[in-house]
Amino acid sequence: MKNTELSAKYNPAEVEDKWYAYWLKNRFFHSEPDEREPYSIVIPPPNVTGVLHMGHMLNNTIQDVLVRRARMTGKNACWVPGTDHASIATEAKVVAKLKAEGIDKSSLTREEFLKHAWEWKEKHGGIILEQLKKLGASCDWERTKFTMDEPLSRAVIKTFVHFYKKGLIYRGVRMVNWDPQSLTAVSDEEVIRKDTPSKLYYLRYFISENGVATSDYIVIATTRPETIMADAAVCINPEDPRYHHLRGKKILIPLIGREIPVIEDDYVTMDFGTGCLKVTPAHDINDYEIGLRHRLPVLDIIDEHGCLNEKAQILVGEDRFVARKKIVKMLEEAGHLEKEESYNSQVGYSERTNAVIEPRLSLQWFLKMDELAKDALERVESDQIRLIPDKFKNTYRHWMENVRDWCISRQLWWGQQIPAWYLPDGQFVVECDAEAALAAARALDPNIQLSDLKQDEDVLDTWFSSWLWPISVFDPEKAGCPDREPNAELAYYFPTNDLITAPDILFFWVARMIMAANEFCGQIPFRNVYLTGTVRDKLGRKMSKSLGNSPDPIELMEKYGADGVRLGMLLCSAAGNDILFDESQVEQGRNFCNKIWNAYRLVCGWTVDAAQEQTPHARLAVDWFQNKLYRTMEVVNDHFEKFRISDALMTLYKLFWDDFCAWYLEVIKPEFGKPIDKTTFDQTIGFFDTLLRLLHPIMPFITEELWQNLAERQEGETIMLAQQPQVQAYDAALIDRFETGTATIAALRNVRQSKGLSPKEALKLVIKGNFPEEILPVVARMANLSETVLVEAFDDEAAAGASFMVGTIEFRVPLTGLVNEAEEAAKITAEIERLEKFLQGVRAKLSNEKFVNHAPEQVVAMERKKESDALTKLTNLKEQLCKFTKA
RNA sequence: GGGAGCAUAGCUCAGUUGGUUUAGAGCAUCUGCCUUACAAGCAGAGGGUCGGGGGUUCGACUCCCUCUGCUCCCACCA
Repeated sequence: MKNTELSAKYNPAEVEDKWYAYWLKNRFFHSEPDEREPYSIVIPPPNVTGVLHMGHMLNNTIQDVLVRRARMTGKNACWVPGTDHASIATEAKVVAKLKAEGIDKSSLTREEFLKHAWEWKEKHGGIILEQLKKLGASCDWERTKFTMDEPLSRAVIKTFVHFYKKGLIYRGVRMVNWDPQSLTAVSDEEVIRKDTPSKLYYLRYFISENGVATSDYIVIATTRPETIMADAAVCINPEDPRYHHLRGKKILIPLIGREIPVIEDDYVTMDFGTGCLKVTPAHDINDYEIGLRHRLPVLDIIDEHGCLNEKAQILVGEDRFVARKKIVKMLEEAGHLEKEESYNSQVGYSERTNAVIEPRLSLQWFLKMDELAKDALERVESDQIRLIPDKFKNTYRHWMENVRDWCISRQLWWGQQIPAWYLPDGQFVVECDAEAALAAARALDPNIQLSDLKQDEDVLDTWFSSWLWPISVFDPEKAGCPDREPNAELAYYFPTNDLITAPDILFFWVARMIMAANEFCGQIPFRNVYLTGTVRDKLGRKMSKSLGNSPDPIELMEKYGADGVRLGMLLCSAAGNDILFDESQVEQGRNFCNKIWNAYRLVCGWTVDAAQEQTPHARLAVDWFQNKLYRTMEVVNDHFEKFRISDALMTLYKLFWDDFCAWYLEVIKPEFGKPIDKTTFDQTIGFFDTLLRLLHPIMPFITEELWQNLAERQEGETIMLAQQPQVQAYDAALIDRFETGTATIAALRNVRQSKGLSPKEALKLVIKGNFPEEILPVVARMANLSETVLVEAFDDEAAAGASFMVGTIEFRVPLTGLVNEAEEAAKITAEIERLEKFLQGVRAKLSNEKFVNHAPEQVVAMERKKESDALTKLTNLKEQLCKFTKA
């Protein structure tokens, strides 16, 4: 063995970069289609300009564990990495950066702006991918994709054209969610509703008589007084007797005195507010719909920035929130404000900019969703795609059954520009490129020239490109072309196996990928969707920049090592459960690395004596551990199959720490300075090798480091490609017998501790009952026994000693003078009481005819065994008690 | 307002079609140990009656109802 001068602590910094570079150099992460079974994962592409946060850490650690494990089970594993262009977020960053340099976006042409954007992308893009390498992510970097790579962008355009020609994409004026900060429409899913304290203003609207205000008025409650200038009507419920006198009347809008009609619609709730609603079709989705029903004019008084425009007549140019304050004052002064009260309303905020969303009428592109959603629902309902945990099926179903058309146009420049070309007369054509558009346009007007055509200014929603991701990373030509044959890559890797993502993009992304795969491949895009929880701090708060409660993953890895951090992330992360992250978990991960490191230090420090015979206790330990290993591997496999990754991890943690280190190594460990026999040594190295392979998917760096040192390795060898050990038949009875031994040892240690006996003082052990004799050498060695005796009945000396039981086996440690009889008697009495109560319960069951008749045989037999065991124990205890009380 | 989910030891969680002698684990805690692999460690110990109530059953942490508390999702009541 090398490395005899190893430090007592594992130093991750020394090994991580070395092995990552080695893996890269040897292209171990790279995959090409071959005859093996494929295993593929596509990364949820992070924002190209993003930086790594704890959510990424969790998500990518899980992906790496799955990919590495697949690679070690003979599969051709491929993890495709990449980034997302994230149009709103990135454009906002570029705009802000330009602004800081004194450049206003509006002063730039589209081309100039995009040049800046690409420069920004080149500079900041991919930082996050470099950070993933620190984590050990075994992505096939040669396949790295970006959603705005030329072929992927082309796929997006083709997809648009495909759906347009199929009649699923349409253009229309609709009420959309307008983000006045990023100056674009956003989809319904990008609006976050938040409970926001606001005010309900009660305004007097005077009734008009030939355009002149009378002294009669009605009171209308509104949260948005700044929109009264856009009112088109006042609406009452037709069933509401309080307002019947208003039928057919006209009302005057306060301050501006415009006359509007009173209309009736049962949309109005009689018992909310005053039962009287002002209808503002341009600025509220419901009012818009009422307006449609009653053919009301639409008067839009708010511009794209959220400021009042000249149509408002008053407060022109004021921001909507400033205008609200000012108009309340004006209304009050003019005697129109009856009262105001506090009110909590659900206000929509932009997911990206957190600006208050303004419902706004505008011309946008939409994709019809009904049919797409129906098929996508079926794929999940029929379990072709499994959601893990499956509670998300309900959420998914609910969304798919209530889906609305998807607003896919965005008033931005960073993204795929909509392939619609307008003719001078306002007609338009939709084609993949300008040339095709010209040809199509000429069919409408033969005289048209290319220069007459003007392409739509808008780009497509980012999710309109991400939904193609699992297809287009392999075969961009296939996206948008349902009839085309898949290329070799897509045919091999698709459908992908597992998708690891967060539940908050289940609809944004997961559902839509299912739709796209359905449309273009007639298939599912992945079989399992593992939904991780949100990473929160110890107090359960979401990690966020503004709270400053998110640790920097890079610093964390520098402090504890990548393996330690990976372990810390996985320790408490059942699927779908939020994880309450605490640095102490990472500490635990680091400590485990250290434990493995030190186990290696112990083993590699041994000298081997080929002539030496294997001791009986070592042979027993080897037999036991071999069987234990197989049994544990079976459990671990089961956990992995069920995606119970933290359970798999904990099972391996205990296997290594408790079974291997605390028991196995302690049993076989030669005395200090003495050699070990070759048989035991070789078997131990074999176990270590197996354990490292089992642990490698979870902790890749330390396992590679130690595996490389465990034996002579050739350049190009790696634990990454070593195979996972295979489960073999094991002897459960042998494991039980050995563990009767370990329980006995633990009980003896307890005796020593409670009696204040040094471990150095050898003891005698007297055993009565069915003890597995073969295990005695292990017990004798580990508990420092001078003598072990199996008896039919205890003699007086033994009877007066310290006592304990393992199962129904009785033990005595003769300890003249050290046993406090009163204490011992009290202990025994307590145990007798407990057992008698227990026996009573068992007997109550057994004497219940219904139980005996209804319960399965095994259960009854179990109860009878409980009864007889309890009786045996009671007899023994009472006998023992007698001796104490006699003496 | 509608829907879903959760509530088990101080903390984070298991508990797989109701039945395995005293409901498990990790961490934390307490006690004793610097024993030449590891104090980022070793050995041992204590700790819950499974949110409250009711029901079904021979038998309930597990199934049903109800109450309480929390979380998430969806939603156009001004």
